[in-house]
Amino acid sequence: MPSPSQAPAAAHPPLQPQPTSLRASLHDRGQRLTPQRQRVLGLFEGLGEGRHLSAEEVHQRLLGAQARVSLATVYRTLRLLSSMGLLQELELPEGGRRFELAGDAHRDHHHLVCVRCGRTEEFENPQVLAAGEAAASGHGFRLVECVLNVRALCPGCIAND
Amino acid sequence: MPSPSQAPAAAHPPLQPQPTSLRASLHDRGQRLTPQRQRVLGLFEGLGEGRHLSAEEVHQRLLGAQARVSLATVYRTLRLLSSMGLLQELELPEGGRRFELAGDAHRDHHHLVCVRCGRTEEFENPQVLAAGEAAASGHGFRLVECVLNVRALCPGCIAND
DNA sequence: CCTTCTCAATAGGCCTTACTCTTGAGAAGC
DNA sequence: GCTTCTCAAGAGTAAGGCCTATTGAGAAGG
Repeated sequence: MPSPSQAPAAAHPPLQPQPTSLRASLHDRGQRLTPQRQRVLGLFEGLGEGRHLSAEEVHQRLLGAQARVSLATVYRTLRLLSSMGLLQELELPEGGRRFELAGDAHRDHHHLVCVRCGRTEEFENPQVLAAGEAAASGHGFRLVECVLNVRALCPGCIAND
Repeated sequence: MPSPSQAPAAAHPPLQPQPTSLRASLHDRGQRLTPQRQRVLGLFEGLGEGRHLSAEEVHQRLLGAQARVSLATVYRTLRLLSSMGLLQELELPEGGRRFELAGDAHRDHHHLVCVRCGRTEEFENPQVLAAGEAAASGHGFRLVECVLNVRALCPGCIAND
């Protein structure tokens, strides 16, 4: 068995959990998480800042990435993700319709969680994003998003200690 | 319905996912993840550095935290967690047996994951730990561990882009 | 040309069932 | 006194069934 930390040569690339929890968003609408939907969204997440793609481009890139997704599904998925607010539709005057990732806002969005009672606080910290950028570029990666999970004891549980 | 981000008044405190994935470790041994096991391990994680507890102390603290766990289960669980290497047994000359969290080593242990192909790299960065400490103390929390997940595109996928 | 629709085949995921690991209480061991 | 054992009740979770959302291929619409 090959090392689980390495990329497979080809075939079906493994899928990663989505940041916004695509799973949950779909679930709320009574819809299902499928490999195709994950791949389309993942494709946009992997793009550099502000880049947009047409349906045909999405289709071609997925085929190039060894992910067999039909064109009809690409169109359906783009429409779905747009209606969910995850993608934004652009109407370029010259070309046709294009899509880009919506809400590229909080790329560093962190959590402080009490290990005892579960209380959760959120915070932001640009230094964390900087550390993420450093680690990414240090390994030749291009950063998409970074999330810091701080496990801790909250004031109430410390008092109760 | 109360805010999900706040600690419940009492009763059964919610449980958090374990860092080392207690779930997986148990599963490999054909054993199950139970609230009692999570609570005992969580109790040790919430302790300050190098602190140790006797079985009776564990029992009392759990009762104090509104977690009804029988003494027999405390003993069984301490033995189990020790055999799994998550706790370490101390034989103090004066008192009786005591336990402490083993491998308090990597409290800042981070991941770089390719959103396209799933390739994963690990790295460490003391600045992240510092940011975690800052966030924790800023909110009155006491840090236990912090994990940074950097979602990115790996060199191979960038080339294939 | 670009996009949506049709429809049979596929598969995500909820639910139920069953198995056996765990727990709680108290007795027993050391 | 501290720790482990006994055993019936309880609960985690793997497996299988089922329902229906989703997909792929190609035709149809604009």
